[in-house]
Amino acid sequence: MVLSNNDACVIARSAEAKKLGIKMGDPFFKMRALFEQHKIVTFSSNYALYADMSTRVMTVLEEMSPAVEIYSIDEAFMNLQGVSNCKDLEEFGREVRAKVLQWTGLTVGVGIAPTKTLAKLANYSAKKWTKTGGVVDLSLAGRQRKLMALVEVGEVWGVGRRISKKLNDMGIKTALQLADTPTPLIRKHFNIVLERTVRELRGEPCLELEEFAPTKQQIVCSRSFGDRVSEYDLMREAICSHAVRAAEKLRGEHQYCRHISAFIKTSPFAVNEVYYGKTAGTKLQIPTQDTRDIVAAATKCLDAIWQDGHSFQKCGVMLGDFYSQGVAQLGLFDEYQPRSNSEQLMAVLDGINHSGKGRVWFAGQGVQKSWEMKRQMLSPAYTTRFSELMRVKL
DNA sequence: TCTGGGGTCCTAGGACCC
DNA sequence: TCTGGGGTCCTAGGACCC
Repeated sequence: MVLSNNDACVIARSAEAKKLGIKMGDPFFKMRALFEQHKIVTFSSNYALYADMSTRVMTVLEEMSPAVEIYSIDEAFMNLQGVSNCKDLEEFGREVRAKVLQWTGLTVGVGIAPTKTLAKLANYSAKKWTKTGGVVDLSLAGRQRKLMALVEVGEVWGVGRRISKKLNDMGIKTALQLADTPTPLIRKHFNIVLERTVRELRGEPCLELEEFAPTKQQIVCSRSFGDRVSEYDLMREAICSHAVRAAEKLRGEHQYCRHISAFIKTSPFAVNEVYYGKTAGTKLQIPTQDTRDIVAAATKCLDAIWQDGHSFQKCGVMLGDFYSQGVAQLGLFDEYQPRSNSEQLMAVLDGINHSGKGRVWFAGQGVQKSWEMKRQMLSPAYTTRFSELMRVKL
């Protein structure tokens, strides 16, 4: 099993763990006994490893199809237009699976269909029914309907807990029933998003393949603390560190931001204390990508919401209102002194930090970082750190 | 003792513009 | 006595995704 950050919740389970009734999102501490009893092996999240393996898998997919949309760290959509002229699609699916397995050692499921929503459904069934061999082709309408009749409506992509409940109350229990619901009725009780889902289930494409990731609208850096934080100085270090990371991400996107906010919160689960959670935001005169501006704004926001006497569980920094250049229309009477060499300084900073030879940081980030998250069962960075390469004995 | 992190889209309502 | 028509932008809240 794999745990979320801070070794807090279950986020990935093997088939054996699922059989024991362990659910996605279950808090780890509540189940220690069960874990020990069944000798379940657990790992802290290791995103450096997952991201690297993800890139390898995506590279294989990109080699096999002219257009690939990387949808998440472990999912992608491939455009198979034209492939069906050359070969059977199910056979193609098996080739994808075999090549990914051979080149990365990872097992993937393949779902094939005329729309993204149906392809997700095909993928779901490829995973659920092992006798499919991990590949399901839903090109034919007859097969689509046969499968949809077996699938609960809540399994459909875009149908979450709330909508699922509302649909059930209306008597719509299966994916097929949803597909057969007239769109005006859907529009009356829901919105355009669900209407698209319904149309997609009928085989009418409403969602395009997004080959190139659109530019971000928001950047969030936040973490729960390993131990609760009640001192201002520690909180300031954490806010400062998140601000620094957020600024790095912003420059990675080649963007400038005007809106910066910070939030702090106590645990929503603590029973014997009053919940305290607040956000403060600020808008700069000129868009920036300079860590110094972002740190200054974030700490100013923190000062506006800080309160002594709480045991804080989490904090974060958010960036928004992006521009592709660091310019904006000033007011006629605004006085503004631009920083000189800001871009160059940030480029040097990022250059050093990406070089692998060392890091420079801002004093405000602190040194001890006693507030950092827990990762007590971390797997080695097998593929991204020489000292942790896997050793094989011959 | 202990409950993740990072995103998107849509809608409604209010403020404001000409 | 009577008070239009057509827009934009912003924000908050609700839903969803992995």
